[in-house]
Amino acid sequence: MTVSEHTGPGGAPGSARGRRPATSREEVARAALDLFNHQGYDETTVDQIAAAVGVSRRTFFRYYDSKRDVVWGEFDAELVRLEHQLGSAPADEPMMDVLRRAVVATNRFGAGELDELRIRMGLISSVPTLVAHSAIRYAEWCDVVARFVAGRIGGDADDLAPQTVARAALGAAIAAFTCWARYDTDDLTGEVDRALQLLATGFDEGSLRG
Amino acid sequence: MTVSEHTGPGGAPGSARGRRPATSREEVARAALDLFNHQGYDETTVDQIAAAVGVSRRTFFRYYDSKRDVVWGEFDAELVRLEHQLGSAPADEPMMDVLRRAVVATNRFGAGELDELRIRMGLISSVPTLVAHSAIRYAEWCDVVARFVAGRIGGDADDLAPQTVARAALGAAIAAFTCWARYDTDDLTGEVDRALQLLATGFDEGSLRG
DNA sequence: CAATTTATAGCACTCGATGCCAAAATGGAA
DNA sequence: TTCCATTTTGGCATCGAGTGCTATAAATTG
Repeated sequence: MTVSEHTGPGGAPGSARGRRPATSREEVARAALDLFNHQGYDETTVDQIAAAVGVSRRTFFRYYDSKRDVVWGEFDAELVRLEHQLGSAPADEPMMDVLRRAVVATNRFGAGELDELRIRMGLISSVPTLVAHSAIRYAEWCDVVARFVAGRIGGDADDLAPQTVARAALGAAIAAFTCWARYDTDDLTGEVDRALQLLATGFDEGSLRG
Repeated sequence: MTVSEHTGPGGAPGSARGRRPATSREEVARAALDLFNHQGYDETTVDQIAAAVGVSRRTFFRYYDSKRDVVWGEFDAELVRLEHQLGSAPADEPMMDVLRRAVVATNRFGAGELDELRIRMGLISSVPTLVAHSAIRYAEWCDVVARFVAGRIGGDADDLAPQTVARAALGAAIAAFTCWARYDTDDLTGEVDRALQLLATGFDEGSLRG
């Protein structure tokens, strides 16, 4: 009675040829986040993560390009969702409304995911190494928004106006996430919505005080 | 006829005791930027920079904490200027006007500095390692703005509103800088002013197209 | 059992960064 | 001049992240 079928830690029962993966991205992420959370990010070495999962150091780097990337999970997938949300909006809906709805929609998480998300965001917004690396990932997010804005107002995505809107929107979203991760408010989408609402008002002091 | 007086590459003729510094932050920065510009940032090792200035690798790290920091020059001084600009504005001037004026004012550079500044900004906005590190330095900038906003509208600098305004303003400023560094417009302050003007209008589509 | 495919382990190496200590260079005092 | 305090430098040893290369283990197919 052979196990077979390659349903190793990876899961996907697809092509079942060759040696089975010894672990999976998810398992590595769990072990790593656990270590980060208990003994700190900088104090955790890649060797420790690898050992915790039971693979070699070299194998860790086949699952994630860098130690930093572990914290970001499946961020790429979220970018795709954002791009789709922005692209499928009615053309007559105001640009900033579309943007706000899309950002809010892509940041709806189930109650089960929130705890881990808070750990991730806490790390991203507090550990210097990760704060730094966040700029790389957020730049991809910015590109998506800038292309959308350029499509709306005309011109190139690299022009001043689309870049300004995209980077400002990013700033608002990060502010919302950071505040949410730090305080105990459970309402992440609410924070995101508020931040982008403020942005769309041009930060008039009446709205800000309200 | 001894030289004495310690007017080594450092300049400051202050306390003239102990061994003279072999170089200065400015000299190191010049040599490093030159290498970065000609053979690329990642392709330049710290050993090469040190050798170009004629000091040991270990000494380089006494002038700059990291290879990345070289590109940022005297950024700390600019933060002080920004804080002062924001603090010394009349209390009845609208918040976003103060912010825009202050950011524009702290980014006025003489014609002689623009070439080097463009190299610096080009590197910061294009080399992944430096894009990443920029988040660290920009976070300090954000703190200054957030404290100013909190002072205006009340509440804590870590609250959602001040954080949102600060990070959005940062985004606008970065957009202006990046566009300026990439194109050949000589009008840096103009770009910054435009970006922050857009921000204050809430990105209404009329202004964006204009 | 052999061939093929896939994943892993391990080694060597580069590079940034840090801690530690000895040595060089300078001014001032005995 | 000689010795001392001070400051900076140089070199070494070390750590940790990340990469390229190669051999090997495990699995399916024929």
